[in-house]
Amino acid sequence: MLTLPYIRQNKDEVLERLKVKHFMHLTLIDEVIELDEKRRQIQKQCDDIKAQQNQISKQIGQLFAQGKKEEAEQKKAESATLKDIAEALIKELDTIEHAIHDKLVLIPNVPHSSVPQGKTAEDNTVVKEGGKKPDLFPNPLPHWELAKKLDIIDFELGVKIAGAGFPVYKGKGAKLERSLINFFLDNAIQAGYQEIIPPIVINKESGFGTGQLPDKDGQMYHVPLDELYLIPTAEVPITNLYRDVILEEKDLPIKNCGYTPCFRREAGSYGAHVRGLNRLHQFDKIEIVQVTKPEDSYRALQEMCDYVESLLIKLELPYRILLLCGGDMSFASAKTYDFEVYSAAQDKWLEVSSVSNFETFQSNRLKLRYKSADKKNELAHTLNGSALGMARVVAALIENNQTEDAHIEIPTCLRTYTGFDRI
RNA sequence: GGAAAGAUGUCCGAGUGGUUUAAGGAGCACGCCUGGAAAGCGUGUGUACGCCUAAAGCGUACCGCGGGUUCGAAUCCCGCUCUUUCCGCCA
Repeated sequence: MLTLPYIRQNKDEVLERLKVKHFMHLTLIDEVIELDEKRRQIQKQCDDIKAQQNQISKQIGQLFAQGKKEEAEQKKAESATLKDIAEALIKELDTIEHAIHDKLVLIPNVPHSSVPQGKTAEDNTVVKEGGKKPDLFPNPLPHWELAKKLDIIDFELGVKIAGAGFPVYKGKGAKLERSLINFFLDNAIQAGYQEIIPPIVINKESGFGTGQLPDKDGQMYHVPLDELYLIPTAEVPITNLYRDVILEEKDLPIKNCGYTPCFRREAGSYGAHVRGLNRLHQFDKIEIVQVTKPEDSYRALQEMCDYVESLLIKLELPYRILLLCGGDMSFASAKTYDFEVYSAAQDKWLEVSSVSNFETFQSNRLKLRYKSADKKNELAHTLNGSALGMARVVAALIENNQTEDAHIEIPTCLRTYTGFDRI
C-alpha cells in the first residue's frame, strides 16, 4: 500500500509510473487525494469540538466538587449539544477513512524508475544468461516420464491421496528433494541468513500484511473453520514476523531464510504447460527475506540476485535472469528479477526464483518501521526471493542430467547430501 | 470441548466514575557531581492522525479488540479475541 503523504506529494510521478505497470484505474489517485483533503478538514472540526467537550467535562467535575449544582447542569446541556455534532462528524470521518482505505488497497506499488516498459512476459529483458545447455542424446525423456520409470515421483498416487498437483516423492526422489532443501538452507545460512521455521498457516492479518489479501484471496487454500490460510510462500509468515514492529537502526538489515511447503490453488491454470512438476498445488521452497533501510534496499536486491545466481552455478544448471517489465510485475513489487532454468527435454525455461524489492509497499501495510538516527520512525524496505523453488529445479535436474540408459546424474554439490551419485 | 483467572507504557506494577494531566519502581538517554566510575541528584523518555512550509508548540485518539451507558470511562454494562491454570481428549 502506498502512503497517502507520498501520493499527495508525488502525484504526477505516481501517475506516470503506474502507467508503466499498465494500471487502469488512474482516477483512483485523484479520488484518494480528494477524500484525504476532506478527511483532514473534518478531522480538524471534530478534534476542535472534542477539545471543547473535554474542557466542559472537566469544569463540570470542578463545579460539582464546589457544590455548584445548577451551573453544572447548565454545562451538561452545553456539552450534550456538542456531543451530537461530534457524533455526526465521527460518523462522517469513519465513512471517509474506510473509503480511502478501500481505494488505497487497490493501487499497486509504483515500479522503480529502472523498470522497463512492456505489457507481458514477452517484454521482459534478459539481463544475463549463464551455464551451458546440455548436449543430450536424441529424444530425451521429459521429467515426468523418467521419474515414473525410475519410480522416484508418483503423480497418480498423489491424485489418490489429495488430488492433481500433489506429487508423492519416493525413495531416492524423496532423498533428492530433502537434499536440495538442506543444500539451499546451508547455503543461505552461510550467506548470513538466519533460519526460521514458521507456521505454514496464517491468519487474515498476515495475508493482508504482505499483500496476498485481498488481492489473491482465491489463490490460497482456506480453512474456514479456523479462519486460516495455507501459506503460498514462506514470504508471508517470515515477513509478518515484523508486523507492528519498530526496529532499531542497528538491527538492520535483517536477513532471514526458511524452508516451507507452499500451497497454491492455481485456479485457472490447466493444460500441457502444467504437466509434471511444472506447476503444482504443493511444492517445497526456500525463501530468503530481507528488511533494510530505504537507502540500502537496491544494494540488497543485487546481493540477493547474486546469491540466487550462485546457487544455479553450483547446481550447474543453464539459467537466465530476467528483469520484469512493468506489465508483468506483481501488484506489490517495485522491481523484480526472475530466474529461469532451462529444462532440456521439454525445451522450456522454467521460473525457479523471483526476487523483488517492495520498498515500503509491504512495510506500510505491516506497520514495519525502524527508528532512524534522528529518532524518527520510518518505514523499512522489505525484499524477498526464492532460493530456490524446488519442484522446477528438480524437473530441470532430471531432464538435463539424464543419461542415455535412463538414469540421472546427481550434481557434484549435492552428492554429500544425497549419498548417491546417480539415480 | 468444560471451568476459573487474567490482559495497563520498553518492563514490573498501582489504579473500581471527576486534581490520573495513568501513581510508584526498573530500564534507557542527557546533565550535574567525580581524577574516572559507581552511588546520589536533576531532567527527559510511547504510537497514530491533525493544525503549522518546517521546527517548536498545540489539539485529538489510544490502558487486549469492538460496541454501549454517562456531561465525563483504564474504572460500569454487553460482545469478541488472546494468554495462563485445572479437567477432558490426544501425536
